[in-house]
Amino acid sequence: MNNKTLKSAELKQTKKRILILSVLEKASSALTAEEIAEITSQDIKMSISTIYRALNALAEKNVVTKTLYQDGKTYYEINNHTHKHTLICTLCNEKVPINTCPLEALEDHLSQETGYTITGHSLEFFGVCPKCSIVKDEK
Amino acid sequence: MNNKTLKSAELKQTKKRILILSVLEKASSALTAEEIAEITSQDIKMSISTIYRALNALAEKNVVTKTLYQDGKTYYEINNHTHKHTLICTLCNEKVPINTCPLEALEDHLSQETGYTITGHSLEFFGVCPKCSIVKDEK
DNA sequence: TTACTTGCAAATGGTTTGCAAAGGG
DNA sequence: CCCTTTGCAAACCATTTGCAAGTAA
Repeated sequence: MNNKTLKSAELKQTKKRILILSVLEKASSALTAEEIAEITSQDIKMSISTIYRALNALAEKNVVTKTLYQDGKTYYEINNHTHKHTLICTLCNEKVPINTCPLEALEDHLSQETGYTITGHSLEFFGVCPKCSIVKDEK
Repeated sequence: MNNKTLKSAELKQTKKRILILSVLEKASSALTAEEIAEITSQDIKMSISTIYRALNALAEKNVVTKTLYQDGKTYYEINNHTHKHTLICTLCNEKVPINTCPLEALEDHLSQETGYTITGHSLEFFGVCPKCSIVKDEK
């Protein structure tokens, strides 16, 4: 599938790009370039700038999405063209995917009110996961 | 008012901090440290690191909020303890404040489903403002 | 063959920090 | 007077870029 993806994105198929894509496909949440580097290092040695360049190329072709989180890092994930957001534990950094997005109705409303053509949004939730919540109480 | 704010935040009142606060109070949307530097430079010369330190101190005391936007810059605004989000034109960078936030219901739901204590969220909308939309069509 | 891809090291840009001097309570 | 705040320059950290060498089509 990755070779098709790369071909249709008009990008050359290289071992490294194929591997990066397969890592993103297996991931259950968005990953940083650094995390991808760590995972891929078991299979192929590649420079971090190669990873950034591959991810940027893929993001430009809309194969992956690119989002800057509040931790200052950019996260990448396969663009399945469905709306997804994430809930992040501010203590242990665990990430839970969220499948509903209640913002389309608001976007319509906003569009009418401001005259803007709304092209997208970014949304992140923060909280404390049950495990960290227990650890915290014990202190 | 700013002297009271600083006093209750247990921060020393200095000309620079008072000026930064007054700029934030007059602002109609969130500002970056750089923007604050530009505005304040007409009144007082101060180093950019002073601005960052003042903003961080104020953010720690919850006098201002601190949010990293998708443009990679951190924006600061007076924390009025009401929920606010922003709609940003991806072409001219104009920012429109949004007063409704439909996420509380979703947060309750999420909390039940995941066991997380939800402490907050960050949300940004992107679009093209009416003016830029016209310019774009003319091309 | 020819343009695209990669590695490396250096550059970038926003933000933070160490240290010594200045200033508020 | 003591502790906080400030200026300056250097450090930081994630990400990008220039250039020369390697590789897919």
